[in-house]
Amino acid sequence: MHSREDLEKEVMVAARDQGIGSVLFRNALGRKLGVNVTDNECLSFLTIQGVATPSELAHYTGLTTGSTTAMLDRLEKAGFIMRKPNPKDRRGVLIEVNKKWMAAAGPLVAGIQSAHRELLGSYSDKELIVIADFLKRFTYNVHEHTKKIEEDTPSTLSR
Amino acid sequence: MHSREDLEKEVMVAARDQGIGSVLFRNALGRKLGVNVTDNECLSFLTIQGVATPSELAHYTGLTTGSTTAMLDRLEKAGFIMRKPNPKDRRGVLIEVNKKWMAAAGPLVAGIQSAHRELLGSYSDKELIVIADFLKRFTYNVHEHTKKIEEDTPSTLSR
DNA sequence: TCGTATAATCAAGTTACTTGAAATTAGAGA
DNA sequence: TCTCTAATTTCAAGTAACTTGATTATACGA
Repeated sequence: MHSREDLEKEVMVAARDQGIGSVLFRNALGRKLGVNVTDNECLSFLTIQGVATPSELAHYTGLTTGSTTAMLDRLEKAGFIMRKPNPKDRRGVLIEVNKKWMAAAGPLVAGIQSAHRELLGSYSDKELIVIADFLKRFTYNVHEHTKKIEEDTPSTLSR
Repeated sequence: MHSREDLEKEVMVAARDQGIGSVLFRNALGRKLGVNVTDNECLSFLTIQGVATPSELAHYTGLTTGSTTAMLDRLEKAGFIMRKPNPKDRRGVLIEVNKKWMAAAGPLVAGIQSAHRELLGSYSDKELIVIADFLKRFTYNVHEHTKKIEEDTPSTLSR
């Protein structure tokens, strides 16, 4: 019923839809919790990573370091994050998410997390290995080509 | 070597890393092409979807419809998108990406696309079916819980 | 220890965003 | 058909967030 070509396309489309869905989910979460898109992306990154430096957050959010300072001021004032001294570099700080954010976001992500766990439970070990392998290699491609874009000389696109 | 628990966790981590990687890739692309984060997310969505209404773009980007109008004005002025009348609804318009954007972004995404195609080529039909199935069911979860968050009564989180 | 690079912050100016209202059309019900 | 309400987009005024360039402090290589 499915040609090889269709099958490959199906995976590509499914991967893209997944990306779109994730953005929509995070936006819904941010709206619900009353944080703007940028702050929400930052908090979502921190929730996954645990801690990060302002530089890393600037890179992830696509902001300049100046805007990142302002964003962290906002989030700190709101009680969602904490600045801690970086023991490895006295110039910098480490950012941590506070319990206030976890307590607010936790209940909203609990449902999807358990749904994902249930989904994973429906696969055999062998299948999970294939899935993990695919995701890792896919992500590797993304990283490699991100580096390539960042390294290449600036584009000449005129606006 | 791997417990079942480890295996499931590995997939979850891989899925999250993939999401983070995608954001970083899109940001790199936007920086390179000189468009801000919001405009870039919008263009990336349009590139995938082909066409969309301003309302859909507002929802995807997390903007109000007012900001979306301003964003579309920017992108139209820059020559990246086009407003077309919506034949199905004379109140609204349809947004399309112009060749100018495709020509600018195309070369930067060509590499990753062929890398992804090569990656898919390394899997058997059976494996691709598992991967596609996983991605679809994962995305289904995301959609369902996005709806749930949007439907629930507003949060009482005070800032 | 000198010079350069990196991390974060700050202040001034600019850009993008929100809010609330207006214009236009859709769609449902009398 | 004719209202009435809802939906889609736009607009103008005010606010919030972002960029740029400079500053402070520390790291790190020569």
